[in-house]
Amino acid sequence: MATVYDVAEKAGVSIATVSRVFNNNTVSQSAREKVTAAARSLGYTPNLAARSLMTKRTDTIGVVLPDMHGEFFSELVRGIDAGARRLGLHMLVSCSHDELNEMAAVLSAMQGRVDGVIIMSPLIAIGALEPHIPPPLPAVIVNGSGGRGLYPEVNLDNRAGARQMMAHLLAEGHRDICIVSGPSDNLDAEQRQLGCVEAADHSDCRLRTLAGAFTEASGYAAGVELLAHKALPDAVFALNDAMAIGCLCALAERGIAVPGQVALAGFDDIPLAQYLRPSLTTVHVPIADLGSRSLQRLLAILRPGAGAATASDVLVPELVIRDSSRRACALDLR
Amino acid sequence: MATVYDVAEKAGVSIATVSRVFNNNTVSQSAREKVTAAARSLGYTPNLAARSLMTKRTDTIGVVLPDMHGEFFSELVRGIDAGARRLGLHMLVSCSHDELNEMAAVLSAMQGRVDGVIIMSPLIAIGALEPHIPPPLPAVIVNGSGGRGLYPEVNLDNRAGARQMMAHLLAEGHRDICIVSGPSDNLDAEQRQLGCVEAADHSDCRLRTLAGAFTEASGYAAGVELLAHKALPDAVFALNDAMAIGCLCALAERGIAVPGQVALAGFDDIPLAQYLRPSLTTVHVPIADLGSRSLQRLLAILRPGAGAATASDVLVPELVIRDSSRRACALDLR
DNA sequence: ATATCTACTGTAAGCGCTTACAGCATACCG
DNA sequence: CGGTATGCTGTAAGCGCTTACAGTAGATAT
Repeated sequence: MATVYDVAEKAGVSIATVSRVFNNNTVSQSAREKVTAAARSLGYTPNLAARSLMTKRTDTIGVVLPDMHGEFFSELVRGIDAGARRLGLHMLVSCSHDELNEMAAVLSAMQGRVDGVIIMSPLIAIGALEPHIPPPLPAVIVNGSGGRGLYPEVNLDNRAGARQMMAHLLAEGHRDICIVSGPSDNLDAEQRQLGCVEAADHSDCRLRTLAGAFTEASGYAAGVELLAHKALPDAVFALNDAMAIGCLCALAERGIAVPGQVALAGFDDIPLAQYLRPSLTTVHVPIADLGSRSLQRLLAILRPGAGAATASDVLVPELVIRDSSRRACALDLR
Repeated sequence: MATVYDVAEKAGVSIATVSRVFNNNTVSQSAREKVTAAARSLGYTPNLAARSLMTKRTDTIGVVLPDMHGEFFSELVRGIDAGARRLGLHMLVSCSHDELNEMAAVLSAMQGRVDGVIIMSPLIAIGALEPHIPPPLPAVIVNGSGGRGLYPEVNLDNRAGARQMMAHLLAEGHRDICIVSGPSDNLDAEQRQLGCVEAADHSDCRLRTLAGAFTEASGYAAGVELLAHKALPDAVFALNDAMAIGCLCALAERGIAVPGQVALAGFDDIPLAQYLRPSLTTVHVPIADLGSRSLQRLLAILRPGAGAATASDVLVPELVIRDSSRRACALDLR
């Protein structure tokens, strides 16, 4: 590989001039031309390790994710990537870490490779994680509440989303509602459930809970269990779309009409929610926004004064009403 | 940040000894203990930029992906990540590159940050891309055929998958089959279509084609168009699951029974394919395997002799027969 | 006793780059 | 015309690390 020395020699200038050309510093037009020509002919690319040894910057940000299937992960990364590329930043991604020790290991391995990290941790309470974030490493927590305020957070208001959905179901006249919960240690699931309970407490509604795990299979199982009971609820609110789909499948297999006999709702608004039969009422989560927002937040730390900090760190999801929750009479007319 | 000098001083040894401790070289037990103690108390972490300046390694691999929604992306990355972590490698990910110039830019920006790259390029013919891969950069192409053999490739046998599905549909007695194609410039789509045509040519089957774009919406549109025709086909084979779902939605809205009046099949076997009503017959694509296989392949270049090269670079997808394609009489009995 | 080997350790030379500093024109001021 | 600001360039130091090489000390062989 060619170095500054090679380019300098070929261009008939000093290495400082070569460096300046590649860092947009003040260089005469003629020198700039000679250097770029020499660099091109030698196939020169600056050695980034050497550069960051000097500059202490890597122009790379780390993204630490839990082990995640499905679209959530891709969307989030897309949201981050879009912003990162515009700013000339790279993205070091690590996933598969539901566990505190693994997370700590990943974080310390990222140390020195990245200028900052975005950490998503729906399973691990941030309070427990914070001590494992190497102190000099700027970090932003996304979608994981419960920190001690040491790091900026970007959160989704899961609770508000769940309350909205409950309000909708109640407005539709449902008074016996069954929620299919998420994994017990998942913070999103916890918040969503909390929102449900809050909404139910302020109403004359009966709320039951069936255990779920955010997977299609667990939603299916919940649906089966539901049918084993004597009385069907008026509505089923699965705390994510994957479970709603599994549940819908179980109900359909047993010939239960949705929303005719039971209304159904999900959470997340995955792209195909609208293509289910019946189309799925759900709560829209702006995942990519969550990603880009957290990047903005991180940037505010890395390059102070560069861009105005965003107004809010809490994204409020939006209720999306489709067929699966409509009253029986309102449907089936087409 | 502490350096080797600080640690060396505190431990009462030379910097060489400190370095050796962190590189698992031959050091006496007592020296090792002194160094680790000093390092811990100073919070020392080796500076990776300096290290790679010496070693010429970054212990990072690049992953260049097209802009992709949905699960495909996450699965692939998961497949790569799993292997990478085990080997202590990091993953620099870049997505959103449907365009040749962008791809070239990303590739050259990765130069020096990674030891090698895995490139996925279903849109851009590899032949066109190859000249843009910086020569010293080891690369593996995944799921993009048409290279000149300059780089190892890991491919999915889309054609065989499509042929299998056609054989199945023919065996079920369907003779008027409509395929919903993918984007015209997508290589996967092209291969799948080719497989269909091949299979049809060897049979007495009538094959029609409707244009699609690998999205739910385009599948829906195709379904609507289908219904505008006088005669429904016996079967619809959407070249990916997302379109199959959209199509199913359109058919269901118009009261067409699937598989009663029309059989339906997809391609990809996304996780929820089995939870649709009817469950979707499709072709299973081992996406994570595609990822881990390509990593193995890259490693065979980076660390010659470390692990045996894998036997094959072509993964054959597997037919998954579910309800959506069964003959009418075989269904609806539960 | 000297010679040879082994096991460890230290010295010092870079890896390729950025940048403070100084130098040297040229242009401008009074 | 001397003095000074201005614009560009070169020299050289050093970022934090790995590693070739040489050196030391003890163990074993002759």
